[in-house]
Amino acid sequence: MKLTRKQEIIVIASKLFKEKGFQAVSMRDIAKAMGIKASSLYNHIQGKQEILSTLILEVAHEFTNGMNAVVSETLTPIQKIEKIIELHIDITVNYSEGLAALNNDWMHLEEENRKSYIKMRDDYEENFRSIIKEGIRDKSLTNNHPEVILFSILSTLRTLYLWYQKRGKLDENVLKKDMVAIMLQGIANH
Amino acid sequence: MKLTRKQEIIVIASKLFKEKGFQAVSMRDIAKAMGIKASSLYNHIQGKQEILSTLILEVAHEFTNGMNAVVSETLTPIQKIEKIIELHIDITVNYSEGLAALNNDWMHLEEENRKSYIKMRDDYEENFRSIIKEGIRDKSLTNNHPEVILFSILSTLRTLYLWYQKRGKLDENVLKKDMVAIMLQGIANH
DNA sequence: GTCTATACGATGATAGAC
DNA sequence: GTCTATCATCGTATAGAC
Repeated sequence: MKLTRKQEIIVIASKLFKEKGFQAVSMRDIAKAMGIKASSLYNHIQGKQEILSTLILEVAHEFTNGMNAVVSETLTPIQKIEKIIELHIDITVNYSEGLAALNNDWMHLEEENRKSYIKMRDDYEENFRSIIKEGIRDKSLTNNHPEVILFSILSTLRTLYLWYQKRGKLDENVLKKDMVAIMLQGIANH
Repeated sequence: MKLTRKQEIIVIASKLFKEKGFQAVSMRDIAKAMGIKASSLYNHIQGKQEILSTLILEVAHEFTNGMNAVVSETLTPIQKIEKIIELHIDITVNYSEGLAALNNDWMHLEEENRKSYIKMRDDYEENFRSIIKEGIRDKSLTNNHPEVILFSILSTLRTLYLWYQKRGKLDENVLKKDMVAIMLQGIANH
């Protein structure tokens, strides 16, 4: 699994982006972290934008593909939601830095890439919304406002990356089990 | 309620920060949005840092004061959690832009202010954590990992500002009711 | 693949006129 | 309170030597 020089740059840059944000990291910062000069970076990448778009679009495609897989399966709404929670946890574990860029720096993508990111995000949310509405209709989900349900789950899943590293000792499977339980059953004892 | 020139600057800057992030907004951008030149800003504020720290520390103090009030009351853990949810919704409604800066740009605070922000955030989380542990002990809360409970609730509450504006038609009280219900009882029908 | 040198626009901030 | 003029620095990026 040897990384190309280009991949190395993207890995290192993504860690800096996660810490300080895309705009606060200069090409000189990235170069310094790699032990080379800024001008040398341009032998491997076209520019700073390419790093950002590569990072974000890779993760966005993971979400899109994962959601498409969930939608095409024959499952109850609750089973679909469990699959989506798993999808987010998997992506958090495997693409933590890309996820940070996607969440915080998507607005710094250039026109074309920003448009396709927004399209993917909107489609993703629309699929999720449909699953929730289906669950409310067949009474497997509570009759709360669908948008509030969607937002509550999605906001937790989307910011998991902020928190997963810190308490990294926690086993991935314990996390899955607890998160599914909390979102579906809540935190109050009945 | 006439704003001082300084307050005007902070209000306008905070909107730009929310859209693009602190680092992506220049003093010239802020000045242009106010219809003056960048140099004129310095008659009212010391610099860009002052805008950021004013914004963030104001909101941080709101959280600290609100949490202190909750902790000092004699309430069950569940009642305390309900109060905290209300606190976040109130702050979201009244300090949407400051909240965005606090969430996304706290790392761009200078040394001293960053330290006091982090201290306030850590204290806040520690208070919340204690309430959750108390609830697990007295069996009013489910026996899930306290950190997972803390994170799940907090991540939803912290990113509410992203979502509240978009679907702004939603009444504040409906939102409170639904969010309390979803977090406490979950989204699955029992 | 990396370097040095350099272009050149944008940035935060200040001095001093009005 | 706002302006013009200016500064030093840093930003992304390119050209060409090694």
